[in-house]
Amino acid sequence: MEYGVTLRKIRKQKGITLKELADGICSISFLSKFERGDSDITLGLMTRILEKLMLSFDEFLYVHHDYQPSKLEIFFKSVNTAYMSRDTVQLEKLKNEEIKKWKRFGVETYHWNAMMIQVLGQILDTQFTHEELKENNIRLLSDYLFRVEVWGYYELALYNGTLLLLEPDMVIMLSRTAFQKSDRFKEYTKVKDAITAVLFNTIIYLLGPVNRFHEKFIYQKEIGEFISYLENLALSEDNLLERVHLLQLNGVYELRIGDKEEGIVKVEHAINILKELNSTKLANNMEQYLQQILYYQENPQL
Amino acid sequence: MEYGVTLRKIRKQKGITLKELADGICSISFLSKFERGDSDITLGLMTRILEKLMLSFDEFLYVHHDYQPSKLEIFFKSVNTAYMSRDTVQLEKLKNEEIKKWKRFGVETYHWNAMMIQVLGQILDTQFTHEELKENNIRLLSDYLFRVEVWGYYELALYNGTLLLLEPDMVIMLSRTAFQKSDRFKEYTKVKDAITAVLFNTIIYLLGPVNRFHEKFIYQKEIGEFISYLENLALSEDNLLERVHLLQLNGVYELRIGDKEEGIVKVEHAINILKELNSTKLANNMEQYLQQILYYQENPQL
DNA sequence: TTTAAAATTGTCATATAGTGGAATATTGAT
DNA sequence: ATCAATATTCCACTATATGACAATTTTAAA
Repeated sequence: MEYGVTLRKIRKQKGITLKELADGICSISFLSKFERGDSDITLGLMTRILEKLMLSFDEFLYVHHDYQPSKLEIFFKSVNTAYMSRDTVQLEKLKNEEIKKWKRFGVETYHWNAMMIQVLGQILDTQFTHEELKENNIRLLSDYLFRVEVWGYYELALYNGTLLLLEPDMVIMLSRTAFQKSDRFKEYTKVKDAITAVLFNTIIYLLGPVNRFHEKFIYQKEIGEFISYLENLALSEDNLLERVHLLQLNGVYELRIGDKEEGIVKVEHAINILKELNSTKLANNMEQYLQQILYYQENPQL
Repeated sequence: MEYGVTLRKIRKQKGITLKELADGICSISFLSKFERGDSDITLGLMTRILEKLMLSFDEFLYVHHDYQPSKLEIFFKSVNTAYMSRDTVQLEKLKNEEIKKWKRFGVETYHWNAMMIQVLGQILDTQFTHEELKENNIRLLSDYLFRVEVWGYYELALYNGTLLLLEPDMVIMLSRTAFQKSDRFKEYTKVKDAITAVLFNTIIYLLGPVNRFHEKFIYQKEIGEFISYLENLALSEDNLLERVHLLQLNGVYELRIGDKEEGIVKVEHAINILKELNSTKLANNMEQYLQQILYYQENPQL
């Protein structure tokens, strides 16, 4: 379906005539032609038209695609859904699609996409096939991330998906890079949320798996660094969820360095707030995580 | 500055060649021409190019405009800022800009914008000038809102800005309309947030000004209705801020219908959660609102 | 229903988006 | 520095986006 047809729908809704909308931008006859689907339109003109309608491009495209999210969002969402539901078959399918595009066009973007899926697949199943993707995958991918000068939503989502498979030192460097190189997007909600997610994941990763909580802890300084990044970022008072998570992480951090009582108090505080707000699932997840930590700390031999 | 130049920057960053990016979409030579700013590009081609780069239109434009939000966002933001800081001079200026565009193009959109600013200005200062805007402003504006079949971000923001000046019955009908007619945007964060804001404002409006809390309360049923909308909407567990606000509003509602103890408990609970999460300003505002209610309930003669 | 004004579409001219391939510039290995 | 390979630009050409204005349809008032 043509963009113009969507535009006409919206224009009619707003009770604006062709003449009024075209005035100062393009000719009436052309706008009519475009709206009937008989012509494409230049990006420059379209920008001015949407501006006049007080409409953002993304909102327009959302309507145009019959109220479906963009392909970009669908991609990350479907990968995430497949991973969360441990559906390796679906992951395989998604991976193959990306590999096909990679081979077809040679664009590395598709390569990274495939790698990300591969990495997720391997977490679920060590047998996850990877004929096309060699050993040095992760290396290539992190090279790319170091190389890019500005991280947008894509780079952050990509990194977030693969972070778990990297060495701690690499994660520390890349997460720093992520924070610095996405700096300019601080006002752009979607990207800001992605940065926040990266920082949270980094901290959880550096705390280590719960069954190693009795081992010596060496990332004290780095965790402090990333927590301070988070505090700067999510500083707006409205981000209550982020604040609850920070409270929890501060607690887990204290548990990790052996400050048991303090740690339990903080984590339970976070859990209680969630419960009070009826966010039961989140509360239960947090509760379970705490229980695991306590269990392993009492049975360090496991 | 040209769109193409921005595109080239991004492409280079990602280490993709002209050939790779153009392949399957357009010719290499044309892409080169576009990237040098020697040609505009068709919307259809641009869509496919951005898709290949895993980039949304809005993110691309955000980068293109040197990491500034779109004009649409700037408009609502600057109006809101001027209103919040009670800067009637700035409001006047913004209004005149919109009126100028309205007269220039005849597009009603600019008319509604001007009306919205007029309404806000009148709240701050009853002398706020309005040569151009007649008495029946509000009537025209609400006619428009009733007429439009699908409410997007623009309609919601517009309504939110003017709701306070409408009659209660009108607000009830329009807020219902808003909720129903923006239904299809439920997955689109920005619009969803706007719907949420409308519902909250509606409830607060229907509760009435605090110095009338002793009068008979007649919107019991409607408030219940809007709260249930909110609960359906913000049902995702992550929306902690919305959940805190709901808790507060439930409390205020009970205060309003005379259930004093219950009401105070709930509102204070909401306040406490905010305090525990260091959202001091939000907590203080809520506290102040509660104190006002209690004050007027004890001195109904004022 | 008639009629005049307003809104939209059709026709044709032209500017410019977009192509293919040759010419040039860049890159990277020896 | 030289050379081959690759990436980009230039140029002549074609397709199509866009404009001017006439023809038609729609709207709304009498």
